[in-house]
Amino acid sequence: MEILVCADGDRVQLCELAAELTPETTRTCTRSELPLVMAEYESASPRWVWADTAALAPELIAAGVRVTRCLDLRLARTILRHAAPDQDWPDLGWRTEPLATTTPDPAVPTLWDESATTPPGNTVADLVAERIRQRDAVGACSEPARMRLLLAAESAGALIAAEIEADGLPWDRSVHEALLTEVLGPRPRAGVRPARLEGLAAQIRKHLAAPALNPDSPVELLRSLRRAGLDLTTTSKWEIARLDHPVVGPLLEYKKLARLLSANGWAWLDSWIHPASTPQRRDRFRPDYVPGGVVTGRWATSGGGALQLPKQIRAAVRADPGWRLVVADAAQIEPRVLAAMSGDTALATAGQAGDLYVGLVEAGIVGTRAEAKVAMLGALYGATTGEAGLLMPRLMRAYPRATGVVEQAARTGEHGGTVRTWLGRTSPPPPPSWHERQAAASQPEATDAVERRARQGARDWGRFTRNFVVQGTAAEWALCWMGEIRRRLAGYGPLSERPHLVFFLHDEVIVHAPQSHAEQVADEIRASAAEAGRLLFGRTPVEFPLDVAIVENYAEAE
DNA sequence: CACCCCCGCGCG
DNA sequence: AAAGCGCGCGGGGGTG
Repeated sequence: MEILVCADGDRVQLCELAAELTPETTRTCTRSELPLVMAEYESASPRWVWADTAALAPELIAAGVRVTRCLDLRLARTILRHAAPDQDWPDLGWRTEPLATTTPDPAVPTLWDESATTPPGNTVADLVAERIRQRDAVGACSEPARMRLLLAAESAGALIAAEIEADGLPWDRSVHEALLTEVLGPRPRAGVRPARLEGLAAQIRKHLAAPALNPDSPVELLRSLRRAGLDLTTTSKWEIARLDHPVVGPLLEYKKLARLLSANGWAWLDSWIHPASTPQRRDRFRPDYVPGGVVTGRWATSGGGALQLPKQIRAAVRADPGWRLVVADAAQIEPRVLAAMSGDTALATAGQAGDLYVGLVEAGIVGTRAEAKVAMLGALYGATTGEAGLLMPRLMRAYPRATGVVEQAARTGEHGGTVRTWLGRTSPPPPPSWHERQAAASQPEATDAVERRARQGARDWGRFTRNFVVQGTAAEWALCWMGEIRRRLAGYGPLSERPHLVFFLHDEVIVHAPQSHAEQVADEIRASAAEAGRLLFGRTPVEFPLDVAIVENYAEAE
């Protein structure tokens, strides 16, 4: 059963859809009544169909309602529009941009007020029409069943993102603050450098004989470094690390600490760490995930930087007392996904050693694990030079099917074509400027420089499409993995004692679980990985092993 | 002051 | 200048 939810201001309409998507009974309630009304229906596990999970789920979750499944028409539309660009997709006025980082002040009028108060595509009839349009678009896909799985997984992801934001990642503020004070010195007044940074800045100025230098300014820093006789073109740390000069040590240290201060310092703590709801719990970091925010299907974030949480501060991620963090990451997910989608049994076999890179060494393809990794990443990213470029031919000889898939994707992209992930997410076409550049190169009067730029542009786009098929399919696997984890954990009793997802990082999850359930949860996560493989690829020799750690704080999981 | 781009670096 | 993909974020520095 599907139930459409159409929210317009304070009025909500619920409409059951029959098998052929014909609207049947419609029920109206207020927004505040919605969670209770939905809870009534939820025992029958309907599929809730709505325009935008992110707009509706937070208030449902706050009211204690966690639905089993939904279809997010906005996310589905984005995928289907690219899959079926020739179909008619009338403008519904739906946001395609990520949510704003901060809640806008309603007193301040904005350009979007008009569209925000009267969304044009948000009547029951609009939603029903869109649901039918999407069903037809799915039917026209070359692999409708895969597309249906993708839309279900994407929608489950939207629910998970909303739940993670509501539940939050348990955070120990005092651990974080102690770490900041230890390496930076005591918290200074706003706008003042912490003592340790100021000390390093003084050393840098002395070594470079530049008394007024602001080391935060790359322009000033580069000028001072060059004036000191150092041959540099940028101030990046890998270039500085090569120099032989007394300034190197303090400068690299300064950069590291300045980064910590600006990205995850006291200001970040103040704006992103929310106080505990009860004394028995820790504080919470509430990441603002944006499902489908990356073209490949990966999640993005909007504020908070959850996808860049540095290893340096992971000790501050601490389970509540009596609870544990079950940290799981998928080992070499991209090559494994490539093995599965290409049907490369030789690569699948290499992955059965546990560590796929070790498997490559044991198969005699390369000499060391490090070489295996460089070669494989080179194949996935399109390396042409350096060590990866040299190792590539061996990989292509050993795994022609797997490498053939990414090579073919690259050729398609170089010619301006689009490629698809395993479940059917389509890459964006190159922009008009790309075509203009190609066209310019085919003119008879085209100069060498014009031709070179066109060739460069073609190769660049080829590397993008090459990586798209693998990164995108890995993202699909991860969505299915998480969806399955969520489904299994839903049976673990009342919300307050239930293990729940608290973090996601492309190929890694953290589940916050009562200590007594941690081992069992680890098993559920492993079983979910295997299930994700089956959901996507059916029977496949490819294994999807995980590294799982049950820890008190995230840093222990390394 | 708001806005935008670049740089550099964090993550996978 | 990270050889080779995808991102977000903060600070500097320029522009209107």
